[in-house]
This record gives sequence, structure tokens and C-alpha cells, in this order.
Amino acid sequence: MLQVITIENEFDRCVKGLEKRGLEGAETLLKEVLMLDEQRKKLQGELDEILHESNKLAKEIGQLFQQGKKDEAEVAKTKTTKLKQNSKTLSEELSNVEVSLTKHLYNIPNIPHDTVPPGKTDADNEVIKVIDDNIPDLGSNKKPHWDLIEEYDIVDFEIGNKVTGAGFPFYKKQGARLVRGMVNYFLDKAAEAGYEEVQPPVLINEASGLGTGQLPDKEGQMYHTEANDLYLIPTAEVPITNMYRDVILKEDQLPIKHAGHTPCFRREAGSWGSHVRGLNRLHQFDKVEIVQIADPSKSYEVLDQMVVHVEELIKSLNLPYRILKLCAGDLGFTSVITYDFEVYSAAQEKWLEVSSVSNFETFQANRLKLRIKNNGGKKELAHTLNGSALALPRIMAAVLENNQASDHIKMPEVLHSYLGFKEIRKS
RNA sequence: AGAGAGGUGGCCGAGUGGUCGAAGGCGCACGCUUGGAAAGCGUGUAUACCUCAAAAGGGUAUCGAGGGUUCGAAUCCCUUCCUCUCUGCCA
Repeated sequence: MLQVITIENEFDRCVKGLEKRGLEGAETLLKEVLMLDEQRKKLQGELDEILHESNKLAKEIGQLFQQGKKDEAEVAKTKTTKLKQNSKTLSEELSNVEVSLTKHLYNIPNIPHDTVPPGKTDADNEVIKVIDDNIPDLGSNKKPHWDLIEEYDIVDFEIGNKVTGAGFPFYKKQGARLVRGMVNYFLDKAAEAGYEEVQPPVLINEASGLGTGQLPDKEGQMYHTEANDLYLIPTAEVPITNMYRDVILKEDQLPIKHAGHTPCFRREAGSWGSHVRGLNRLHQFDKVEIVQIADPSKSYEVLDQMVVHVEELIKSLNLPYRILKLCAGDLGFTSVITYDFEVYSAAQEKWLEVSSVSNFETFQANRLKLRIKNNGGKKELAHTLNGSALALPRIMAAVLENNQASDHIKMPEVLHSYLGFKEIRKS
């Protein structure tokens, strides 16, 4: 959520930023926010004054009663009636204005960084690095991963369909080992880089969804359990970042670095098409996430570190990859700047997104009320960042396709010790 | 899931309708004291919002959360969440 003070102080930048995202009527919208905030202040002032009066009277009445001056007290009582009515009306007005203000703010996306390229769709994303000299030449017998997984019997969609539904596959045999091995590998690398491991719940409450901005923006994209009013997490970002909701950190606690592995649940309502096959899009998938909470003055250094971390992971798997800087139109609702990592899946001949690394600056912190108290005692909102390191199924798809041979699939060397085998073979 | 107890400031803990934003203690910060330290003494120590050019100051709200009763609520009532104990169930 944007801060009103930001909108006030940097009005033009905010308007331009929102327009860059393709949001129409940005100026009118922001002006309305400022107007609502003015109203809020005015009402707050008036209400405080009335409450001040009533408090004073109440104290006087108390004293009169104690002194036994009942009649005078009764007279004073009648005076409070009107005040009470006024305060009731005012506080209703105030809360209406506040509700409307928060509603506006909740629905305004973050302001893109100045360096974020303009553009409407993913076609306008800026490619900032491509490493493709390791794309294998698979010849004419190459098979897409959805064929490979059947051939080697390592992922089973059919049985997932029966047990749950589409998009919930079973990983089997060496496939299951591969997922587990990669999760462990990614977690170990995160630990090496100083990220403290957590294993968060995969269900979150509404307040947490609001805190990191999935709600109300992505309401329909999350699974919801009605009986307890909880949501299944779409990413570990949500529970991990929400550990710090309503927290005031001391300056010397920073940066906070966490890594966690969770399954992620996404309804992907409306975004399912025939072009999405196999492991390319699932309703449930595993992901290792890295999260940092940083001092505002250092968050861009932190972002760079995180980008390097993810890049090293992909490199170590020897996958062809490219890094994109998302254009304003493709940027997530809460993000200021996002780098997407894509690996090349050589049989599909497609780039697959496997990681997204973002700086949210104060957008989430403002919702979370996550602040830093510096040594001078001053408080300011923290910056939050996160990135996938990495999302499993598409990495798996690329690993399988790129390393296929006629009767086996070679596993990347770094995984050997995690897997207990060097290649996948028919059992 | 059932029965009972309870949720108060960074922590412990007092407080069952009237000057309580809240005693006392611990912790923490600063100062005095000391050769230095400890002890001792003194001062200070929540968050949000409004007001003020800013600081100071003033005001409002907050005793798990939300609502109600009342001139007045930490204290009474309702709803809800959470914690603990016992019983049940269960990986």
C-alpha cells in the first residue's frame, strides 16, 4: 500500500508511475485519495475536540458525585447528551472516510522504479542477459518432458487427476527423489548465503493475505478454506514476510534473511490454456523462496545480491537462461522492480519462468506495519524483498528435456550427492 | 471436540465503574557517585492519529480484537480470536 505522504510529496512521480503501468485515470484517483485524507484529518480534529469536551465533563460529573452534589451532576449529565450524539455522527463519518480511503489505497498498485521499462505485456520486457551457449543439440528425436515423464514413469498426472484433479500430479520413483534432492540443494545453497531456514504454515489468515498484498488483489487466485476462513499460500513469501507483521525491528537486526521450502497453491483461474502442458503450469508446486527485510538505504544492494544468488543456482544446474527486467505493464501489483529468470527448455523450445526477484520497497511494509527503529529512536518503514530460488517443476522440465539421451536422462553434477543417482533410467 | 482458567506496557505483575496510559518490580538509556566496576541515587523509557513550519507543548484513541451498556469502562454485557490445565480424539 502506498503511503499517503508519498502521494502528497511525489505526486507527479506517482501519477507517471501508475500511467506507466497502464492504469487509466491515475491523476484523478490520486487526487481523490488526497481529498479523502484531507477529510479524514478534518473529521479527526473535530471528533477529538468533541471527545475532549465529553471527557472533561465526565470527570467533572465524577467529582460532583463524590462531593455528594447530585443535583449539579444531573444538570451536567444533560449537557453530555448532545456531545454524545455529535461524536457518534462524526465518528461514523470518520470511519466511512477511512474505509473509503483504505479501499482506494488497497487497490492502487506500487509505483514502478524509474528504470523499469514502459510497456504493456510480457513482449515489452527488457532482456538484460542471455546465456544460451549451452543449449543442447538434441537432434530430431528430442522429446518434450511430458513424454519423458511417462517414458521413465517419474511423474503421473493420471493418478493425480483421480485423487485430486487436474494440475495436481504425483511425482514418482526417481522423479520424487529429484524434487526432494533439488529442494535440499536449494535450501543448502540458501543457508550458505546466510538465509535462515524456516518451515512456515501453508495456510494463512486474511490479515496475512492483506499484509503482503495478495488480498484483495488476488482473491480469486488463492484456494480458500471456508470452515476456518484460511487461504492456501500461493508462495512462501506470504507466511515468511508476515512473521514480521506489526513488528518494530532494531536497526542492528538488519538485514533479516529467510529461506523456506513450501508447496505453493494457485488456482490459476482463467489462465489455463491448451498451450500449458505437463509441468509448465500446476495448481500445486514446490518452491524454495528467499526473503529479505532490509534498510531502505540498502535494499537495492540486497536486490542485486538476490539476483546473483538465483543466477548462481541456475548456472550450477548448467541450464541456459536469461534475465528479464519486467516492463511496467507486466509488473506485479506490489512490486517496484522485478527481475524474472527464465530457463530454456530445449525440446519445447521455450523459455520457462523459474524465478521472480522483486523489491517492494515500503509497499508491503506499510500494510504490514513493519518498521525499523534506528539508533536515534526514529522509526521508518522497512523495505521487503523476495525471490524464488527456485520453483521446482519448470526447472525439472528443463533439466529433463535438456539432458535427455536415447535411453537415459543425465542429472546435473551438483545434484548427484543429493539424488543418489547420476541419471534417470527406465526401471 | 467438551469442561475450567486466563489474555494488562520490552518482560513480570497490581488493578472489578470515576483524575488509570495504567501502581510496583525487572530490564534498558542517560546522568551523578567511583581510580575502574558493582552497588546506590536521580531522570527518562509504548504505539497510532490530529494540532504546530519544526521542536516543545496540547488533544484523541489503544489494557487480545470487534461491538454494546453508562455522563464515565482495563474493570459490567455480547461476539470472536488466542493461550494454559484437565478429558476426549489423533500423526
